[in-house]
Amino acid sequence: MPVPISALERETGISKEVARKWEIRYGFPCPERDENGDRLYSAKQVLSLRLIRRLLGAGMRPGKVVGLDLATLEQLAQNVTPDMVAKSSNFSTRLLETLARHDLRQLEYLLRGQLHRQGLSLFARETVARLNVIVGEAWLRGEIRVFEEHLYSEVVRGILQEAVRTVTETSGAPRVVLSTAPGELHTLGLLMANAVLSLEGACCIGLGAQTPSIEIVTAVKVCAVDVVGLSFSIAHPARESAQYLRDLRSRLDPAVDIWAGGLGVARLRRMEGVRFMSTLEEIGPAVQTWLKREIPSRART
Amino acid sequence: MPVPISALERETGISKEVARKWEIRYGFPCPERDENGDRLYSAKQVLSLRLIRRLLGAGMRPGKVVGLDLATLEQLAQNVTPDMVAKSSNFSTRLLETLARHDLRQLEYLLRGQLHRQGLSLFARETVARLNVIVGEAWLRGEIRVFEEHLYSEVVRGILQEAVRTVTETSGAPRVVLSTAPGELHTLGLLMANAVLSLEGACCIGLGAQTPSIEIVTAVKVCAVDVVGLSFSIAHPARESAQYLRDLRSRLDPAVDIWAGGLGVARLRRMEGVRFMSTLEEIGPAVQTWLKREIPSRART
DNA sequence: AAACTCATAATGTCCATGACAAATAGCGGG
DNA sequence: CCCGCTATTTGTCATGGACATTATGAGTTT
Repeated sequence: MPVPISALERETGISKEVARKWEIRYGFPCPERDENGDRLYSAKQVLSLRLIRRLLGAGMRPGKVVGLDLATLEQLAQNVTPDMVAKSSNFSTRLLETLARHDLRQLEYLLRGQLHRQGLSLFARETVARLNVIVGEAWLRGEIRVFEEHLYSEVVRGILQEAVRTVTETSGAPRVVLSTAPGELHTLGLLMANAVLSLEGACCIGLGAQTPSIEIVTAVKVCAVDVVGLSFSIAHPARESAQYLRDLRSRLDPAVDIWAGGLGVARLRRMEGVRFMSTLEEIGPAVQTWLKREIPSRART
Repeated sequence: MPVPISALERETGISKEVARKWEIRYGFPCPERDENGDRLYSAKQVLSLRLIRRLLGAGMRPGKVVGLDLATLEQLAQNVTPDMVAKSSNFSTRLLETLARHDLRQLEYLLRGQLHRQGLSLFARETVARLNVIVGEAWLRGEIRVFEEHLYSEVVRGILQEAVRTVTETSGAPRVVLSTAPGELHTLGLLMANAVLSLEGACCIGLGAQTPSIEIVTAVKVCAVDVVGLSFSIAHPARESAQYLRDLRSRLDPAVDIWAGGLGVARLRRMEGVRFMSTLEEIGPAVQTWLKREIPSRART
């Protein structure tokens, strides 16, 4: 049950160094030691640290939350939970139940049905966006297992990817590259953005996760890209996100837009030359604006 | 151009601690320092370290290779390169060229054509397997950019995923869960295995990357799984792979098979109760064997 | 010659402590 | 209420050392 510090780092995303510093500064987490004096963190501590990381992501400071007991942390976590979860619909309840039963076929059937009822764009913007949050929350609260979350992700990924392929436009405008920052592994957001963008007529070039900023710059140059689309999950450290965006903005041709989306952008401060989108709904207008602005100037040339 | 130690860790997969120890023990990498005394690694050092990591993966010892100059390292790397690359075909050359031109449409066209010429199984086993190695090698040698590798991966992923969906069997046998160990992000191998397995009549349950062993165990119990399929890329540390497999084997019902594949398994020692497959070709026979062994005993009950 | 055993060396991970730059908060003046 | 400044908070890096684990290779047995 107890895990060494290396596992803690993997499971919570908190580096060994930080974990040790917190122990010194705030007296938490104060793990048991094995016979060699190595730290052994309890499952409870791991859970707390996950919540803490989440709260830090929401803008709280370590000094204020590191060391609070689990109940208090959960209390606080309530407040930073997007209210999407609150209006948990009939559909999402059914989906969670299906997930808990591991009925893959049914899961796929439910999602696919919803996709066809709503159409791809609404499905991605509404249903999947909400479900992601709900499933993530359920995991954070220990209501579903890690592998169940994986299962959900894979099924949704499959459905979205299939749908996206059928609407892909190779000659559309604007040309958008999509990726995530190093360390950010969550690619569902990219796929959702890809879906919405493609339906708006854009031409999407997916680079998958974790593209270093310098590589984005090269890709932009070489592929004649108009817009760089980045997705930041709530799990990604705000500092790194900001750093990455700053870095990218400074290296990139100012004529190229940067659009940053995902739940992680809510806590970023506004930044010159970067358009934050806290919702996929904003993609449509953004594309329209871009077209209005760019098409005339291109026709001229 | 020079990068701090945290970036080195990200780019090479060598931990900060190890990098510092090597510096003390072998005098390499001996980076510049910035005005605060923090290490700054040159691009050349990063390149060397990537090669070194590769050689270590192939079984060499740090004491022998850490500190050799770049040319020598590349020399050595030649020898550990799978000979798949040697017989680089006309097709792969054309594909690399297309990739270098960033002609996505052409890239997809080429691959798709090959898929239909060969059929999914052969395409996954032969073409994609070879291309992965070739592209990886090209990156290691600095011939293609990171983002180009990403591009390649995404296109192949899309094509494979689409193809896999059309042949998915929800009531097949054996029931196989597919995933990778924590730290292993390469999921193309899973998709390839999924393709071949599905065509052999198996029922595949993909869990995506990085499922902790304990979660696999739960998934196996809950989903009535017969076989656990894991993929290990060449980049994954052999020690961790072995650790993970041992751990998994000890926790899992002995009746459940473990099949480990990917380029990373070549250097693992054989292990009781784990079947290593260095090639996707071995999947077919494995499934056949499994069916012969299990079906009679099931009919009896 | 192959297989095995065991001491020795090689190697990665962890620990403790301290330094310091960057980010943030809180304060006071415009 | 906004802006700029200082004090504090916080993460990252450095050093040096301990230790468990794993591989190596010599010596022994089959």
